Amino acid sequence: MSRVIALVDANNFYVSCERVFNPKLVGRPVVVLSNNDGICVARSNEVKALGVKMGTPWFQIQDLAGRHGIVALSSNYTLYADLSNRIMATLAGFSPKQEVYSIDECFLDLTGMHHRMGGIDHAALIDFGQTIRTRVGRWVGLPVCVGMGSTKTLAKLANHVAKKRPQFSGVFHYGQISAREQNQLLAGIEVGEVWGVGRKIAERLKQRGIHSVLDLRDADPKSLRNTFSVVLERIILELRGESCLDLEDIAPAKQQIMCSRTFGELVTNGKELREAATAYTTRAAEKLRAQGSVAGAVQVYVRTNPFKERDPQYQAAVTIPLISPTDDTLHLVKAALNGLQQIHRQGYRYQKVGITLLDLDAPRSRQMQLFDDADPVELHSRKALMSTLDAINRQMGTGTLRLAAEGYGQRWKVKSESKSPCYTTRWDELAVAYAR
DNA sequence: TCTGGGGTCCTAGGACCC
DNA sequence: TCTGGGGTCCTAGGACCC
Repeated sequence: MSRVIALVDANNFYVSCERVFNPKLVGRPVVVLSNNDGICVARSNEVKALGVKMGTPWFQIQDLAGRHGIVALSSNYTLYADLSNRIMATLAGFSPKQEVYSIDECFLDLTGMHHRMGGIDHAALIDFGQTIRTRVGRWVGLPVCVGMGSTKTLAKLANHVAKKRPQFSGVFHYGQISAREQNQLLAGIEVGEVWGVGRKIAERLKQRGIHSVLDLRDADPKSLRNTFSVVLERIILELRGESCLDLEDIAPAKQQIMCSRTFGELVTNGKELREAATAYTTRAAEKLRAQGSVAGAVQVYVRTNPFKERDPQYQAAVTIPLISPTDDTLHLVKAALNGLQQIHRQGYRYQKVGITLLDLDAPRSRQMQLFDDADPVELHSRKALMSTLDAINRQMGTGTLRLAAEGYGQRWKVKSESKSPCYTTRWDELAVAYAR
C-alpha cells in the first residue's frame, strides 16, 4: 500500500496568532519582530506583497512602514507556544501518527485512509484535507494549508503548492495529478524551494545546469552524492517517491540546550556579562530539568556586534567539562561563570552572551568519581531545592525566584516595545469581550 | 541609533590506538 | 638506506531548517 504523508503548516503563524485575539489586524499589513524588535520574523500577506523579505531589519523599512501603515508587534512566544499546542492537539485527532516538526507545522501519516479497491481515492483525501483546515480554523482560529505526497519531501513540496496556488484552496495532493502534470509542475518550481536545498546548494546546483525541481528529480543521485552529500541523494530519491525519511512520532530528547540573547544595549563591564550569563544558564537549566536530562559540559560564548564595523571585534567560546554530569542550576552557573572569566577581555562592547549545555544524558547513568566529594544528603536536598524552584517559577512566572547573581538593574535585558498580552496563559491578561 | 534564537545532521581532518 | 596501515573517536565547521 502506498504511503500518504500530509504536512500541515500554519500560514504566517505568528501574525495569525496575533490576529486571533486582535481582529482589527485582519486585512492590515502586520509584521512580528524578533527579540529586541530587531528583524521581521513573520509577515502577513499584505507585507509580503510589499516585497519585505524574511529577516529584514525593522529599522530598514521604517519609511515603507509609515507609508503603508504596517503594524509591527514584538514577538510573544508564550502566546505562540500555547496556540501551537492547541493546533497540534487538534491535528493529533486526524492520525495515529504525528510528527511535530516545528512550532507551526506537523506531519501526519494518512497511509491507508481513503483507500478504495485499486488505490487511493484522491477526491476523498482532498476532502479530508479540507476537513483538517476547517476544524483547525474553528477550534483554534488559525489558517493552515495541507500538502500531501508519498514522502515527507513531496508532502513539503505539495504544501508549498497549496500555499502558492489559490486554485487548490489550501489543499494539494501530489498524487492527484497525472505524471505529465507532475513534470510540468516541477519544471515551474525553483530548485531552492525543495526542503533541504538551501541558498548555497541551490547556487552550486544551478552552476551544473540544475535549475528546477524537475531537473533535480531527474539528476543522477549517485554522482550528486559524490559532489554534494548523502543528504542530497536522499532528497532526489524522496522526490521520486522513494521514502528515505521516517516519521518520528516520538520526539527524541534534545542533544543540546541553548540560551542566548543579544543585549538591549551593548555591555562593557564584566558584572553585567556575568549577570546575563547567570540568567541564561538558569533558563537553560530549567529546560534541561524539564526534559529530565543532566549535562556533562557547559559552553559559554561571547561576541561584539559584527555590524558595528568600526568597533573592535571579538568573539570567543570555551567549553567547560563538568566533573560529574548535573542538572543543578548552581553547579551549571558556576561552570558558566568560570568559562566566562576565561574568555572575557576588557575593552570591548559586547552584544551577546550565550550558554549551551552539552553532552546531555539521562541521569541514571551517573558515575561516581574517584574524587567525588558530593555528599548524598546534600545531593538529595539540592534536588528538592531545584524542583521547588521550578514549581514556584512555573506557577508564579519565570524569574519569580532567581539567583541574586542575575542582578537587579538588568540594562542588558532585551527590548520589547509592543508586545501583545498573554491572552491564553495569564489570568490578568485575558482577552475581554464587550457586548453592545 | 536600530540587524534573532534554537536546533539538527554531515563531513573532513586530526589524535590516538594497535 | 630503510620509516605501515587501518580503524575509531572526537571536534570544528558548514549547511540546513523554522
